[in-house]
Amino acid sequence: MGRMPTVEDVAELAQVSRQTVSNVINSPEIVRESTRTRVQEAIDSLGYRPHASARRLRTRKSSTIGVRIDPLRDGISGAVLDRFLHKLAEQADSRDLRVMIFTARDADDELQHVRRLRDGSDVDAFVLIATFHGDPRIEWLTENDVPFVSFGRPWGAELDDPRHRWVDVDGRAGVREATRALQQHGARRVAFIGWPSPSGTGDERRAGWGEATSIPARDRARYAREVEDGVSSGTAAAESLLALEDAPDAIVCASDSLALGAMLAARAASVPELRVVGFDNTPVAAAVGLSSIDQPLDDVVAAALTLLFGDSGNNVRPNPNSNEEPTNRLLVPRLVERRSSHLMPDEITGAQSSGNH
Amino acid sequence: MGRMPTVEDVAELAQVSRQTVSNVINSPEIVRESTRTRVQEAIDSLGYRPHASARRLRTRKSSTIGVRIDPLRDGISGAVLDRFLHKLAEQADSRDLRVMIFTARDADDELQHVRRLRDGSDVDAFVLIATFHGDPRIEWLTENDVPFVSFGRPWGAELDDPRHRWVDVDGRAGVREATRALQQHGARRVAFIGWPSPSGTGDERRAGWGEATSIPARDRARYAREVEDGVSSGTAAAESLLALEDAPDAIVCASDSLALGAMLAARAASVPELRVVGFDNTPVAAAVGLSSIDQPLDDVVAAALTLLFGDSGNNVRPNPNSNEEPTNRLLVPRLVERRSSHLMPDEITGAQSSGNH
DNA sequence: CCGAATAATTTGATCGATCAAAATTCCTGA
DNA sequence: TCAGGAATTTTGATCGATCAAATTATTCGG
Repeated sequence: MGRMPTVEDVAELAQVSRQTVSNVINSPEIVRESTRTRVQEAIDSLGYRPHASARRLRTRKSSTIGVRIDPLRDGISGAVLDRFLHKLAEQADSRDLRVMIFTARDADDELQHVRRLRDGSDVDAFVLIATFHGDPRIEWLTENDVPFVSFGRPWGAELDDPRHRWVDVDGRAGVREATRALQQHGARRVAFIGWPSPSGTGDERRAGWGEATSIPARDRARYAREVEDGVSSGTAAAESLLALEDAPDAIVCASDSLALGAMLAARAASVPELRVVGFDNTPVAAAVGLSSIDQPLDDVVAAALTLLFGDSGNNVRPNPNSNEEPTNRLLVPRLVERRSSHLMPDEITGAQSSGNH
Repeated sequence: MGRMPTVEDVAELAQVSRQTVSNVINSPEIVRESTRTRVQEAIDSLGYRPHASARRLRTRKSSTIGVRIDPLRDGISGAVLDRFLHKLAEQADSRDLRVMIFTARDADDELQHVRRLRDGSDVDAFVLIATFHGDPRIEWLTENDVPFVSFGRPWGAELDDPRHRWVDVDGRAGVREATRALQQHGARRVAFIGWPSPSGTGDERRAGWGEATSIPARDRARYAREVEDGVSSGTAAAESLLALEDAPDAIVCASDSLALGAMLAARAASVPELRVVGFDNTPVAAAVGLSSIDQPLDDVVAAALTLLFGDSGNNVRPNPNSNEEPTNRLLVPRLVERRSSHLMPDEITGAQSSGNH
């Protein structure tokens, strides 16, 4: 494999100077049309491609974003982050941004990596996924002026701190909508299975249920369960709900894992008419016909990139941003209805099983 | 945030030349000890970090590997690639390699990206995941001398072509072991649910079952099903197997999705004693107590990196490699046993439910 | 048809590191 | 004590691009 052509080679072939070649690539509008096409032809004929590192060295920007992918991935729900990552790679590409991944054992380790990648000018900005209560990363990153955006609110901290750009999905609204939908479909007692408090995300989802369920406030505790995420804990929780005197006829869950568990419990207990709704709309949910609350990941990613880089391009916007625009976005999820949230008759009559929002 | 320190700054502080600083970092053994510590102290005190792009420009290597993450991720099994990706990032890090991800619509689009990333010296080598029959990427990459390693055999092509480095897991051996284990646990008729032929991976897995099942050859077709991957098709296939006159008492599946479907079918049909084994040992399998064949991803990744970069370091080994060492590795998976593959009595007597291989 | 203003192109310097080779220092043994 | 060779350190050039400023070409009004 011979040497790759450089600007110099292109310049020579097109009978112009290196800078003009560079201009054709970076600011075509300032080059005369006739020259531009000539240079472009030279570029094409040589198969020239700018050397990424040379460019990054000179421009002092890597046009690369870093993302930590963590090992945990408990249960099915990791799939959301997975989809997020995919969308991120996709949309980054259209802005000519690269995505670099790395792993870390914990938040501190993650910060080590962040520092290394940033100091080495390997990446310009970071995307944090899954923020949590008292997340040390957020403080460190803001203090150290590392550009970043998080998918997840700053739980427990100032929501509108302009130095922290974040995007999140309004789980409360999602669960509220799901609960109402179930009730409109005829459910009389909608229960909830979620995670132990305190859990920012989990508490919000439960709050959404509390706002919409028709169960009187004083009885709500009896109809809510707090368990670790997972299929088997979902099953256990659902069993205990089904054992209640006035058993619920529908359950909204904080995750598809829990919901899948609940479905299994319903089948095992021969209560197929129990309606279940999950959260995250994972592939598994689609596969088993589980209704689920879908996070608009396309929008989440688009918003995240916009907060970091503006409407287009790949220059990191200075932080704090101009006090005009908000530095965060809260997006609304939508319920995807499938068999699991409908009455059996629906299924029998062959009603469509998805998307009729 | 002030300007980052450079070799020059460190050199000045340590009273040496830039090159010595560079040597301390890249070839410490050639620097006198006293000088080395002095320089190291300067590095530490300034928090110096070599500028990645400058280094890449000079050394003409990016120390970066590219991986395509694809959008499909049908069913649960995407989780394997997910874990693979995670391990890859982890082990790459210990060799001081970076991992860059990108997406593509199809194989051709993927090659476009590959070309762009390679020509721009963005990445040195690629990792291909999920090879398939007549995979156009393999030919293109070898023809164009792009260093790569694939997780997956060159289905339908020369296995020992030294220009193609690959790692794969012997699914046939895995399914064979699982089938035998089921029979040792007392199963009399072990059936199989897999994917439609031709599917390299799927056909191998089915062959493993064929080699081990005690069902006579002439009856085997009746006890095997070929369906698209997915929970619901697993359920359907299992139902049809359970409807057989001499219904199987155990089923080995080509994926956890199918296996999960089979478990659901068993519960629905009130045949809880049906033993099921899946493939990939996904988190879902662990969650629902499904026995599954586990791919040794740590070893897969280690082997892949070794094939590309040798035992250590991050210099791409020239291809074809010296005719001494093999350019591929076939690894053996192992069965992780959980409740789903045991007789009910086991469960009742409280036997441990996992890992007692 | 000329000179000012504008457009287009080119030149020289630079980003931050490493390579290759030269220069210096340090040892060793006669 | 000193030559010769090894060990250590320094110097000059370079990787491939873009920035900033200088130069040349073009356009336009009077």
